[in-house]
Order: sequence, then C-alpha cells, then structure tokens
Amino acid sequence: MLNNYPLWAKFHKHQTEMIITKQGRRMFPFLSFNLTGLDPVAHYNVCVDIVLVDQHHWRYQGGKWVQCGKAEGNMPGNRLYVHPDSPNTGAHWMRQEVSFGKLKLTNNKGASNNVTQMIVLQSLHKYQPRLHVTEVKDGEGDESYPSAHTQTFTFPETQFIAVTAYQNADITQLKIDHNPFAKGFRDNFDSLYTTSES
Amino acid sequence: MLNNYPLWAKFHKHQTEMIITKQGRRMFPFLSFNLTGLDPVAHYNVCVDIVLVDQHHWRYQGGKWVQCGKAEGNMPGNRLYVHPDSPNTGAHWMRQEVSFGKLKLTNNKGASNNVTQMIVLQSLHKYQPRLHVTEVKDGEGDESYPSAHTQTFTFPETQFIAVTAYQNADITQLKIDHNPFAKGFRDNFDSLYTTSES
DNA sequence: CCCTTTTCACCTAGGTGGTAAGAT
DNA sequence: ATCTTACCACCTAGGTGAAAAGGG
Repeated sequence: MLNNYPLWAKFHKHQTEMIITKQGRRMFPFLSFNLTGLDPVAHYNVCVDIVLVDQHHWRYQGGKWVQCGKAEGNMPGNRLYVHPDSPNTGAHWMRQEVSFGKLKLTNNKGASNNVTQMIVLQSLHKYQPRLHVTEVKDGEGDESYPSAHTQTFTFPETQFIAVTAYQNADITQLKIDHNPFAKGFRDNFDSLYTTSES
Repeated sequence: MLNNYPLWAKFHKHQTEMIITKQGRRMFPFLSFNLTGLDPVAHYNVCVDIVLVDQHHWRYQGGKWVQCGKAEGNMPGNRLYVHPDSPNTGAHWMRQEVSFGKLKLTNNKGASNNVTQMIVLQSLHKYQPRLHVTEVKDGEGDESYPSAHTQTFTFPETQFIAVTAYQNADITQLKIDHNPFAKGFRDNFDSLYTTSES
C-alpha cells in the first residue's frame, strides 16, 4: 500500500533525513500510496499529517543519531496536508496511485496561515507521516481535521528526522543518486558520451 | 466575471486564433473567471466546453478571415474539460479566481480517450468556450456532463478560430508581447541592461 | 561551536513561435 | 497551393545539494 516502499527502505536503513527550509522543501522520497476497498461513488478526503515520534531533540554525533534533551512540547503550525484532489470519489482515489510529491516541509512558523501546501516541523526532531482517508458527507466543509469515519495508516519506513542541512553523508548520496533534481551532483557523467561513432 | 477581459478584448479585435497541436497546446489568453453567488457549503463541478460558432470552414485570405464551404458536422472527440479542483465547495470556487491555464487544445481525435486535459477541435473552425457550474449531490460521479442544476456562461470575447499555424501577424505579435513563454521572440531586449553603474 | 540562512550552478520539466520538411 | 508536422533555440518555472555567510 506504500507505493515506493523499496526506496523508502533504502533510506530508512540509514535513518532518513528531510531538509526543511523557510520557503518549504519537498520530501524525497515522497509519499505515494495505492488505495483499495473504498466505495467508488462515496466522497473522500485524503490527507497526510506528520507527528512527533518521541519527545527528544536529536543530534548527529560521531556518525550516529543520539537523543539529546527534551523537545519543546508541540509547537504551533500546520501539520496537516490535504491532497489537492480532495474531495473526490472512491473511484478516483483507487484509479491510480495517490502521491504527495508537492507536499513541502518548512520550519517557518509564520507559514502556518493560508499556506496549505506546507507542513511546519521543528529541526532535529523525529517525525512519522500518517495517511488519513476520510469519508465526507454533503454539506461538510473540505477543511475539517479527520475525525469520524477516518481510516489512518502509518508506515514506520517513512519516519525521518527534520534537518536544515544533511548530517549523514550516506543519506546525501542516496538523495543525489535517486532524486532527478539532484542529477547535477552525480559523478556518473564520466566517459561523457562514448558515442556510437567513436 | 471574465477575469482577464482586457487581454481577451485586445485579441478579439483582431479575431483571436488558437494553435492546436497533436500533443495539445495551451490557450493564450487562458480562461479565468470570478465566481459569486454560490452556496459556500454545497459542492460544485466547474468545467469548460468549446462549441462551434457556425457551420463553416474559415480561410485567411487577403488579410481577412472569410467563410469557405461547410463544416464536416460535429466530429467525435472530447470537448469538455473539468476544472482539476472539481468537485469542490462553493466557498472554494469563490475564494479566488478560477483559471483554466492548463487546458489544452488538440486536433488529435485519438486523444479523446483517457486524456481529460485535452479538448479536441477542428482546424480552421470558429469556436466559443463556455463555462458551466454544476451543483453535485452525494453519490453522483464526477464525470457526468452538466445537465440539471447547471449555470452556463458565455463570453463572446473568448471566441477564436483554431489553427495549426498563425495566419494574422497581429495575433502573433499579441501572443509574443503578452505570453511569458514567448519572451524569446520579443525585440525588446535592446539597450541590454543600461546598468546602474554605466 | 553548532545550527540556520542565503546564494549559486546545475539540473528537470515543459511552454513559446519560427522554420523547414512533409502531406494532401 | 494550402495546411500540418517535427524539430529547434529560447524562454519560464522551479527543485537539487554545495558552499559560504550569518546568528546565537
């Protein structure tokens, strides 16, 4: 049901890190799911939120992530991202993978207002994304937090630590190797075009 | 209610042309509307279709568009484009302008299946886009053609002739002057940076 | 000292009209 | 002769990690 599980697993083995910036940074890998078992003609909201895994700061020290003091409780800021296709029919959600490629992570608490594309996190804390599928009845708005009639799914492989700069070089390399937008940092431009003529 | 009326009017004075291609071409100007008077908590589909204005071929001859023979009746192919935010609440649609910047026009009849982002037209025919706002009840799908409870709006300034290459140089120049993606064809790169230091 | 922000070159992704070749 | 297609250089738009600069 987690669509790109193999990629997530590769990162998870090294403790995934996600960059957060003021203007917002996409996740990589991004969340992508296959949904089944919905009523094709009922309407659903599909959304993701991101919750703290524990109440600790984390620090990268001596090549390892270690816990370090207590977190500052729950800070204000939006942690819910509603999929842009919401609300939509069960048939729509099951037709193809449901991806969150444009979800952005930020540390800018001021961004919590009006910017529904951003989830506000604290750097150096460990987070768990969750998927929510909520059936909506006519007349309900499209912005209520999932409550009744909500199914929630959690995939431990998608846990990550929010950072403002990568700490573990293994993670950096995995990002460079797999994110198309980081292609400029790959070394594999060697033997530039051993052209078919040469 | 037509949001970018002044721009449409400029083109309309010279008889607007829209390029159609096999893989689909965006409209420029694109359709953009401000909606009012909806029930904030009801759900609506918002869509655009494009219908023939008359039953004639058109030809650009001696600097003018002239009618020329009869059209081949209504060809098959999708002429309905559902706004990607559909279905959504009245509050959503009224919150900000509703734009159709990603709607694409094509002459590829094979594209009518599966590709809901494309509207299939015949070259050298004159068309009229129409806006439809349909209230949807729970349980109805998201793909039915507007029927009952539909308001339809027609703006004559958005009429255009579909072409595979521009005929009127005035239209070409208006496109170049106003479409950001055509900036490379503007002559206004003169006096390149009369920099503040020089 | 550790963490965050800014700026940058380098990419992906894809929307323009011009032009020349192709099709009818 | 007229219309269509394919390809191109040139853009917009924006997502990367690196590196340097900034902040507490």
